[in-house]
Amino acid sequence: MKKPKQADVARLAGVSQATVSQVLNNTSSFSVPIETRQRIQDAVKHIGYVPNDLARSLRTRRTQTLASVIPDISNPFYPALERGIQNVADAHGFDLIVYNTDGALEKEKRCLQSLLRGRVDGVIGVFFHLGPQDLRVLSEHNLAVVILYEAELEPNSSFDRVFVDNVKAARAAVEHLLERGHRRICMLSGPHGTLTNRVEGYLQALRAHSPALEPHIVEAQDFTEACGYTAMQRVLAGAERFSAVFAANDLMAMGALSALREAGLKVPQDVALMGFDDIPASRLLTPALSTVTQFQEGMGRQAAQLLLERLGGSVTAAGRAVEMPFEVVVRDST
Amino acid sequence: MKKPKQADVARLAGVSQATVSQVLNNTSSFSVPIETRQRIQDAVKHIGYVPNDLARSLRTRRTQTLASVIPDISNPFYPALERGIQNVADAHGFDLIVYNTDGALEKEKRCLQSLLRGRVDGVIGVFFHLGPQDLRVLSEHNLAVVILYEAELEPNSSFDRVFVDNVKAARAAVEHLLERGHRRICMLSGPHGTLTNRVEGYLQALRAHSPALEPHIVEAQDFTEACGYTAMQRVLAGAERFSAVFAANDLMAMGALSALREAGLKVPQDVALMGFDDIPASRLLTPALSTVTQFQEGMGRQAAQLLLERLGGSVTAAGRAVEMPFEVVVRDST
DNA sequence: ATATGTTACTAATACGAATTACCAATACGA
DNA sequence: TCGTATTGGTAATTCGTATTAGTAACATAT
Repeated sequence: MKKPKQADVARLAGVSQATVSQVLNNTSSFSVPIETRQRIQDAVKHIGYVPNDLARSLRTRRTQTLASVIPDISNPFYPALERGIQNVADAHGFDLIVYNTDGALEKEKRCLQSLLRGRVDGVIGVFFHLGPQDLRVLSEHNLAVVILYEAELEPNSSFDRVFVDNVKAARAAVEHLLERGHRRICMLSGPHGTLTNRVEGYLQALRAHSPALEPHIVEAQDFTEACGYTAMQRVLAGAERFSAVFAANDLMAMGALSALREAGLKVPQDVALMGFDDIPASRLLTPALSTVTQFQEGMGRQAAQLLLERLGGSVTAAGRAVEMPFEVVVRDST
Repeated sequence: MKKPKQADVARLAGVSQATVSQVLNNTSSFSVPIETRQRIQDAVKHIGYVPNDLARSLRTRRTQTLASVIPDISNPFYPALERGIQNVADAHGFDLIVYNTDGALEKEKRCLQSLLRGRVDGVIGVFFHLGPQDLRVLSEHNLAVVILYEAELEPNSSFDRVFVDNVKAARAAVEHLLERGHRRICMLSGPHGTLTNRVEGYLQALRAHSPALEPHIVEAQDFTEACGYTAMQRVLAGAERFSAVFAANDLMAMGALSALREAGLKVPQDVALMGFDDIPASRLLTPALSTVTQFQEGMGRQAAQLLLERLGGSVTAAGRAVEMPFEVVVRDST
């Protein structure tokens, strides 16, 4: 009942284990006559031999496995990203291990430990707490690393980086609102200090349009629908007037939509609403939510591609940075 | 620059590699004085030793890795399921490899091959094409298997099964519509022959309520929003009247919603609409979609739990079957 | 007849850790 | 002083594959 190994195939085919390995991997430095090959193939079929990847990897130092580290696969932003990675990995015969960190420092650290244990050749990661310095240990263990990270890395950094310019993207979103004629645009930002680039984009757009425009920012506790709802209520309760709302992400925008509706305001007639991320639910909403897409699937593909290029050895230069496109998706809420 | 191994630790600590292994795994059959342990620990820290899981797994025949096989992580039904699996796996120190099959036979087969190569201890799978017979090879290779599969298995089957009774669930959904007073209930089913249990539940509910009720089923081409939209349009173009629609899944329901709205019909005032699956977007919709939840995360947890119990050796009996609960979620569309 | 290839392999080892069987040194009891 | 535990280890093997170095058997050229 034991799993057959190459040695078993060898015995049956009347050759040595070495020869079996050579033939199966098509890697023989010498010639093997077709009939011997056939005998080996037959033996493989006959006893149902399947190679053991662990042994193979131990020997070759290649696992044909990637890891992707994300905060939470059930956050609707990530499935498409993940799928993009999968697609490319799969096409190259790589397996994919997925880690969810919940954006918690502890879990990110544990994850880092796991990555060092030799099970994967490379990592694609979205880290909230760990920075490039913390991740350097990965490169030191010969792992290829691609991070989805907006800030610039040291020039000699060994990992690749994929990013979307959130300042530009947020700015474009707000400019869209300005084009629509809105002047009093309120922003629902995330918890203090997070995603400040989107806030910055918002500010830039306002300033660029006219110095007279007053920013109006309300911080939500978290990037959730519930917090978007509460934040919006706070705005509604306040004295400041507004004709448009720019939420730091789609979920918050959805919460805001509920709050606006409850307050008797119609979107987009009374208030325009803009989200960010283009999660799948956005286009299904009523009104369908205008937002900014980051082409998550493409981002995943690109990241995986960079990783595989590096693993393939075709690239040895220091870290590359690839800026990915975004696009303002105009739907019915603006 | 080479990764340190136990032998390196051993040299530094002045002991043998065997002793290092014993100490690090706390598995020594003999006593090791505290100071020797300390020396070893210090050496580990000093040279930054990290164990190599491949070597360890090769020797122990345990990979501490699970696989989950799903059609598509970017289908909103699956992320929560996946997360449930992850949570349990993670809590037990298991990694998770994810395979996406797109419900395609070819990919399911390739996936099966991968699973046999010794990289994982167990599998949780949702297969569209492969049946229990095809999967038996997994058990034969000593893999623990849990499938999310509704039909009964052979009594001596070696894998566990987790399922929701779709007949009952669909029936409950339709009964909800009946309770609301609807009598002319149209069902949007999937492509021919799929998810027939939901259709069956629909039929049962109607029959149980009154033999006079005529079923009204329209087949969509696929379980997508677009197909739901087209199917709904076909219903609207037809002569038959209806006051409620039961879609085979949420995405189709969303497509139907668009079609209804375009036809000038209000949901729920003119037509009640019911989905199935409770994907995240459902509650964000306007009107929020009534649907049936299968508690996907709980399902994932349960599946993982069964798998781990089996791997832990605490369970050796033949395949267990666990029926999971569902719940009709009444929101604003009915 | 000898040197030189060529063909078709095999033996041996490494990858890194776990595990089993064995052993030296000291202590202890009688 | 001998026999026997006890303490604290080590040497050697194994997991299944890839890989390198070597070689036997035969052919061909000179």
